[in-house]
Amino acid sequence: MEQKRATIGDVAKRAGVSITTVSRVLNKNYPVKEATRQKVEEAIEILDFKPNLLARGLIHNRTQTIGILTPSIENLFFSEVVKGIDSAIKANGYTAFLGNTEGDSDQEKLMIDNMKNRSVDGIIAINPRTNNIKSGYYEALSKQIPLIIINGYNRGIHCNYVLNDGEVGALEAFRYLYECGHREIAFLRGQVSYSYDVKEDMYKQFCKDYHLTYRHENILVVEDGNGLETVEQSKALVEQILRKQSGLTSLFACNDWMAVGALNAAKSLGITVPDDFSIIGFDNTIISQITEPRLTTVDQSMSRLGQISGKRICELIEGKSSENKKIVIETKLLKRESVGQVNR
Amino acid sequence: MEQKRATIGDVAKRAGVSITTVSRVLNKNYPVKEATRQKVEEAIEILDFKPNLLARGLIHNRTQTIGILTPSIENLFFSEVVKGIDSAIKANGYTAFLGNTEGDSDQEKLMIDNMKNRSVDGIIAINPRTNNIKSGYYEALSKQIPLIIINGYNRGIHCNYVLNDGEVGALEAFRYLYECGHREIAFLRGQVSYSYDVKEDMYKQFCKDYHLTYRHENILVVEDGNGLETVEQSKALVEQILRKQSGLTSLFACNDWMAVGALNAAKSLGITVPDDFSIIGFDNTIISQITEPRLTTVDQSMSRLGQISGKRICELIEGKSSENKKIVIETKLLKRESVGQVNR
DNA sequence: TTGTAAGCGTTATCAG
DNA sequence: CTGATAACGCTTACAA
Repeated sequence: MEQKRATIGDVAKRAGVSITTVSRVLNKNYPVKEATRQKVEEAIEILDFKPNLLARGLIHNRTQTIGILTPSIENLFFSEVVKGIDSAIKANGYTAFLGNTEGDSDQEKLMIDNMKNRSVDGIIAINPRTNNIKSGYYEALSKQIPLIIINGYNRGIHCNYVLNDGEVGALEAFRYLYECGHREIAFLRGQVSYSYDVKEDMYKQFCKDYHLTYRHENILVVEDGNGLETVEQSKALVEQILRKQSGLTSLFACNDWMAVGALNAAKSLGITVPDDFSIIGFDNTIISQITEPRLTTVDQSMSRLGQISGKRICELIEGKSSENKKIVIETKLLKRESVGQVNR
Repeated sequence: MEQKRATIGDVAKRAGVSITTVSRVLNKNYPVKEATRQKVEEAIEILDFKPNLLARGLIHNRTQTIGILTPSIENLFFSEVVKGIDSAIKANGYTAFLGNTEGDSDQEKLMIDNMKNRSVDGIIAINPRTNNIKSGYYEALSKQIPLIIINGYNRGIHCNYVLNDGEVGALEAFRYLYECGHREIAFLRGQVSYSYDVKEDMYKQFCKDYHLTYRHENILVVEDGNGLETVEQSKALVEQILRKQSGLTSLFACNDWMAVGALNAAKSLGITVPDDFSIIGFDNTIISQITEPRLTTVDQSMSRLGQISGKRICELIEGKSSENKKIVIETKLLKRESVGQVNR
């Protein structure tokens, strides 16, 4: 195998010039006589020469490479974000290294080390573990290498953040339920993530502001919020509460998977959505559009989230921007069919 | 920013030994006196030294890196495969480069060039364009670098293939419909992909073997089989045919998205699935489990597909295997609720 | 306009 | 057991 690639030296020999000259026609950074350029380009063509990016990277300490960390790529939410990042950085000539962390904070650090050792030019961490943010790990990291945190945030920790306005999005959702007459709203979340915390805070706030009694038993927590099991787990939890809590008229889910689980729970109990029970999701992943009834949900425009992050990391790398920024992207409530008026 | 990383030279200086010695304790490939090892390790610790993988790669021409090409990462099918690959190669110490090709055959080549320039040790192409296979492009590539093609195949083209037994899977599905009494079966596919072709061939074969009249108008082709629009397009096509073709009792879809589109079409026309119309999908992506009714579909165990490919590419790289192989993974028909008996 | 030589951070070869 | 030194493929002063 491996009939080895031509090097710049081979080209130089073939064209009868020095290595330097070849480098110059390659990079177009110094004048070269038209005739020699022709010769060199010919040789490049014939030998099918392509510069070795490793060697270049070694010199410049720039690899045109960006590391992306995700808790689980097989989750629609994350993969759409990754897609957005990829398209944005590709436009700037970068290629992505991918790392699945399984939502484990140690793996997260390990993968980051790995990326640093590979001399990536920047790192984007999607939904990183909050403890790594709080501990200052990311803040320290961001002093070594351009870094962006997507959907994670901690006040007082200085980093570059790009996130959805989960607070506003959630609040809008709660208000909408309220307007539809709902007064008993369950809250369904995953165990650990900044984004869940934010929404739960808003939920409490909302209860207070709207003079609703906050009931601890209305907070439902699924173990894993991103894996494929989320739907099943959510279904089980919601079935359970629907059986005993007869006063409940609606539910807010922190993501669409959970909402689907809730939907299925209602179905299996013969409860009609939205007539007897209302459900609101979050994320506007494609599944929210294909359920029956289609889910009312909050659009996060994941791919835009990714694109903005991708663009921003390139700016950071190229030094076009230096201070830390917190970019908040607006969400939008999409009213579809899973929420209805309370009938009294 | 960029307070620069310690190099092996810094470690050597600090430990008072030569660079060579440091390299030796790093790689444990030559004996080093216990005392010196201690000194060196101490220095490594203090300086937080991590070897530069670029430099290593330059020497060994091995980067512990694998390039993955996918038509679109935000598609559940592909992202599950990627996940499988990632977990398998990670176990062998490799990291993944990711490239989205948008299903475009030129982009595919471009991305592959990019990966080669980055000295990846191997390449895995998921659902690559058939024309690139047929043209011999991939066969030539596989002589230069370890390569695996997932879900693509061309008889006479020598490459390493890993694929699902779409033929058997599809046949099993057709037979099942037949057993349930269906005699008028529509076939829904995407425009261009090896996997669609295989299934359509089986469909024709099936019609012949079971003495069903093959009707050209029963072949439905959506433009894009993998994008987010697939569901909508499928819905439109199926609505159309259901309106005019009253004899139709069932439909086979080449993937679950298309099946969902079909499901929605039936719903919008007030046709009950499976009582009045049966639908069968393919892939067993998570959505097939959350539709109502749940989709009868063919399980491809995507993540296993990825894992096997990941393992195999590592073998190829490490020279444990050399000849080309075609690994075929069995599929399994999952009977759920979207297919029913024909009522006469 | 072109070439020589040093250097990026490692590992491998060859002496000691 | 240890240390110079060349080499990997490329870029970039510095010279010519």
